[in-house]
Amino acid sequence: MDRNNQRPLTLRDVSEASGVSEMTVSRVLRNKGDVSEATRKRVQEAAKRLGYVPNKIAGALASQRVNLVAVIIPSLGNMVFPEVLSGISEVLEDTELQPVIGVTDYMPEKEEKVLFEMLSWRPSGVIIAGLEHSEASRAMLAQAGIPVVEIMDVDGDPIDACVGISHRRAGRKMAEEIIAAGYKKIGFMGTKMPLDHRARKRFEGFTRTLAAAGIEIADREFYSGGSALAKGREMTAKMIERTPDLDFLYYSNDMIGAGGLLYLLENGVDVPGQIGLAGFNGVELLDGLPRQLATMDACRKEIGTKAAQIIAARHAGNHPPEGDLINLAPKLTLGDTLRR
Amino acid sequence: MDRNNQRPLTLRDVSEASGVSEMTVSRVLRNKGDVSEATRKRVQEAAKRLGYVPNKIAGALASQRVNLVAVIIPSLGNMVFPEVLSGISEVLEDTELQPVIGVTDYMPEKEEKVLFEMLSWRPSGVIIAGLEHSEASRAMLAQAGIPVVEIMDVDGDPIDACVGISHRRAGRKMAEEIIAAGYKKIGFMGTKMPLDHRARKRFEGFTRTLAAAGIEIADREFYSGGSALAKGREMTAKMIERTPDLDFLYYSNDMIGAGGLLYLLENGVDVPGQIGLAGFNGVELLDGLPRQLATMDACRKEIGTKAAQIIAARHAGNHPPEGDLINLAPKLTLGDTLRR
DNA sequence: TTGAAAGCGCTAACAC
DNA sequence: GTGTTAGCGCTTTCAA
Repeated sequence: MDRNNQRPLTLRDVSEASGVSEMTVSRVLRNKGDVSEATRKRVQEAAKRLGYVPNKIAGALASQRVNLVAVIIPSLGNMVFPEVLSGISEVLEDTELQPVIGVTDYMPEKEEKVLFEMLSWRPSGVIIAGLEHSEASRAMLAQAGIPVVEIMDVDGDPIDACVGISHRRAGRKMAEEIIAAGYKKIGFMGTKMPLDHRARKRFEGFTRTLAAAGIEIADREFYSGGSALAKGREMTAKMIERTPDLDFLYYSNDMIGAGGLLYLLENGVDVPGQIGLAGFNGVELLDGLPRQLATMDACRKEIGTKAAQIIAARHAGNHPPEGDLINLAPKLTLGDTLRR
Repeated sequence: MDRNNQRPLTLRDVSEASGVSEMTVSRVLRNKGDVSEATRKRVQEAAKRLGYVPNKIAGALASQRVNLVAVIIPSLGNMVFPEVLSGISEVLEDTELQPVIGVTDYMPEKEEKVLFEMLSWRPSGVIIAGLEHSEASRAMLAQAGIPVVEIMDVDGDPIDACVGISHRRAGRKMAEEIIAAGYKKIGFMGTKMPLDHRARKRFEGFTRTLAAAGIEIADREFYSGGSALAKGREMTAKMIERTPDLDFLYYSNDMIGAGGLLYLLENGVDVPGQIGLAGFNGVELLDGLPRQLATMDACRKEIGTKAAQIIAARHAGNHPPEGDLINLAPKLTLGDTLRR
């Protein structure tokens, strides 16, 4: 603690300080193999006194084992992903594995780059959002020789394992609910979708189901960037002015839905009598709104835990029939914004 | 791309496939040193065809350089930290450095553990939230021999560099504003604070300034966990029932402030005439609220960029007089909830 | 229970 | 411009 050393300490330093061979020091520090209580004490003391921090780089190279799990997600600002991450962390905390986060900003090229970087650290597994990846990314994942779990979505072709919900089905379910409630003039608001495959799939499931019932989306509006709450407000204002006879608004996420809800309530619109509303995600935030927005839970935490469990199981040698696919059922919450 | 290889490819494989020495292959792949255009082409082709992903573990061990920056923050669910991270990422993207995120959940023991783990990968620098760390953590940071930037807060004793705002001053400034506006019966709501030093410091700065003006906090309430928006609602309801003559509510973060605002507006309270409100953080979310909540910007993004710049500069060999301390000035936004 | 030797996959440093 | 040699700091393996 008092050495002004530039060079980080090595096993050798601890070995010399304790008068025990490097090998034995290594064994003590890893709790591996039998070491007498006496030497163990001496080594631990020396290590602590010197402030030795093992070099995982060297350890990983020598042992050919890296206890990292690459977790690749589109964004941290979305609230959805931190929840997935917390599910992952919770599970991995009980193992020797550690998550490492990479962010793609919804850009395939960046995903490819991040993936390459992470794979070059030879992680023990990969958890990656979505089923849509560049050819190169898919190839890397397939070649890596490690468990790969694609999460959030199940509508597509997994490389290996997969945990998520069907967003098409989610869109369909919500449409069915809306139709059953008797709404007819429906508007849609969401993100510009080329970026967001899951939002697109929900939209597809939604519109197709309406179409099958002879209903066509009466108006639509897309945004990108900015405060989602404010965008929800703006888009809603614009849309009900443009299409005043709408009786339902479906938002592709709860945040813009909340913005719309606040706007409508302020303007004295009867929700859900005059206009019904629904969002998507089931974010915690909704609990504090004046009305409970109808929404559909995306099973974020569960996706995280299940994905991590798959990685952990494979890592421990359990090879549950490779290619596990877990299709979770999103839970619908009617709240107070969808009349029954 | 078609080999069903268990063993990951090595430089040697690329070397053999291209008929070029490992050393030259390495040079090509790193763009280091002079290589003829012809061999460069051959090597790149071979590498791509095989799907070679370099092994950074080995590279780092050999070169003694790891281009990772450990970023240690309390939480990802807070919105504040993702913004700091995006500032960091933006700056590091133009360098060879890469951020790696560690989360402490506001727990000193976990911070210590995460720090130890990260340091064992021998990163090129550390960015860590807060100035309060365990003895062991401080020792590790001091010993590591790499640039360390403590962020968010400047009220304390930095180990090395430091970028943040003074939370005491932030609390003081808000108190001054409130006093100047003529409010007298002031309530405070916030997180349970043993965990959150910055919230505590704001509270201290706030109460001391009030005290100096002969005002004492009339009521207070603390929460932990749950939806902050909902908590803001609940606490506000409880507090104004308990202490009906309050004329100002200071919230330790914008989210609970937003909950309080929504509650008061719903209940027909005149804001800011009857009761004034203020939060802290300047989160984007506020833009979508019915009223603009008075708040103070925590300079989150700027903290991220400045911290990353310090690391990047040091990494590049520029040693700006060690121990740089950047004290940013939080910007006050009066909004519509603090009468003038 | 402990130690010595070999080598993980790469790169620095030096030949050629 | 290209190749050779010797490690980086550990762990694996085998011997004592």
